[in-house]
Amino acid sequence: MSELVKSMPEAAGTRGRILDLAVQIASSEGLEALTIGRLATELGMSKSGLFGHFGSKEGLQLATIEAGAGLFGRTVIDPALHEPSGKPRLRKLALGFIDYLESSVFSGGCFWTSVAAEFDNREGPVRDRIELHVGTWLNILTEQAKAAGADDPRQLAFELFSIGQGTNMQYQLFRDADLFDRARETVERILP
Amino acid sequence: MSELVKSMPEAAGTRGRILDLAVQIASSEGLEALTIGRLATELGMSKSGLFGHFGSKEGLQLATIEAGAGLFGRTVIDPALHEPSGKPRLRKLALGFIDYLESSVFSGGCFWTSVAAEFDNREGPVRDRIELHVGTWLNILTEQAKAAGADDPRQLAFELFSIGQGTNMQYQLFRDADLFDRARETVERILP
DNA sequence: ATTGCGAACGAACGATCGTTCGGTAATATG
DNA sequence: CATATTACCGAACGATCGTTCGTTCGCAAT
Repeated sequence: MSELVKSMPEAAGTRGRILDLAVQIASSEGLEALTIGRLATELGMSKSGLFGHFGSKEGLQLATIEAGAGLFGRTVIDPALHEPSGKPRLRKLALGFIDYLESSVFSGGCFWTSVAAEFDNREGPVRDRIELHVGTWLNILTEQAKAAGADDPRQLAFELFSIGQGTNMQYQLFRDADLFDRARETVERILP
Repeated sequence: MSELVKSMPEAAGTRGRILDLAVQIASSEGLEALTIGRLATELGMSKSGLFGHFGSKEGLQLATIEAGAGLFGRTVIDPALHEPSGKPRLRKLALGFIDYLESSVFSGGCFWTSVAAEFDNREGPVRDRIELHVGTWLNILTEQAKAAGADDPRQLAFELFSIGQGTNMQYQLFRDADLFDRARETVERILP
């Protein structure tokens, strides 16, 4: 791992504690396995007390997505903003993503992979938020690929994005730590 | 799409009809959304009648995975076996996978992506079967990369696998058909 | 001191989950 | 013809789901 990443969870308060757990469950078992009763039990509180913080199951799912987006942003994107725009920042984004997978910020691997696979064929606000956040990640990659002078920025972003997805799926299934170095090798090779 | 792919579903019989639907639901909403009551309703039969074919929910999930594996094999792997081992077969495998995504053999995109994301952090026979089938796919890619004379066959397989995963996730979320050509472009570039 | 409010609780609801059971009709086997 | 097997059904089960309700507690403002 190229650098120690501080991944502070959610802010304080009961709601924050709920979402810290929710985000881990969602990443490893999905947003439907994220049950109100289960959350309440594991946190030692009542279903109705927990429910009140979100108003509905969908409200809980949306809040979990925003919490996941916050943690992803603080872990992967924010550190890259300290690098100058262009190739250094793009490199930091791509390698930071691999570090994010390797350091298991989410116990279930990439948060977005889990929730997107579950909701990409449904409709409604949950799917919309997922699309927006993943779209933002992809847009940042594309912008920085452009700033880095890539011939086809969108193509480069596509490939960097894909390396991340492939690494995540293979690691989650096979637990082969060599994958992270393979991923870094590919990233270094395709950077402009 | 480089070729018309015949993707004959399951064999005849009630069990086959069940699994044809099960496989589509699993690919687009996951193996837990694959409910016995829902399947029975959509197929116009009773829960208990349907249940009898599989003995348990886990039995249904395992049967669905085998049915998905069969369809994947017939769609992606079998056609490539007509190409000579080495680069031609590897190329056919990689491009065939992209065709498989583009032609929506599974309504929810790549069958393995969906079920792996859902179960890769659990334990038990369902997870084991998924790992085995995806591992087989990866091994075939690695063997053919070796036969094609790649410097690092495992690395090439890793990259081809990743392109497929990235294409699937981006297409499922953004429905941008350009992605398939981007994927083919990358495949042609990294083949040895 | 009183009021108001947010947080949390326990109990209950209707719905759905996976599963079991007993029965019926059709088919195959002897 | 008798028998066993298979395919399917309807009814019911306990558990869990998301959700609603009324209540209680503690704290802050008036």
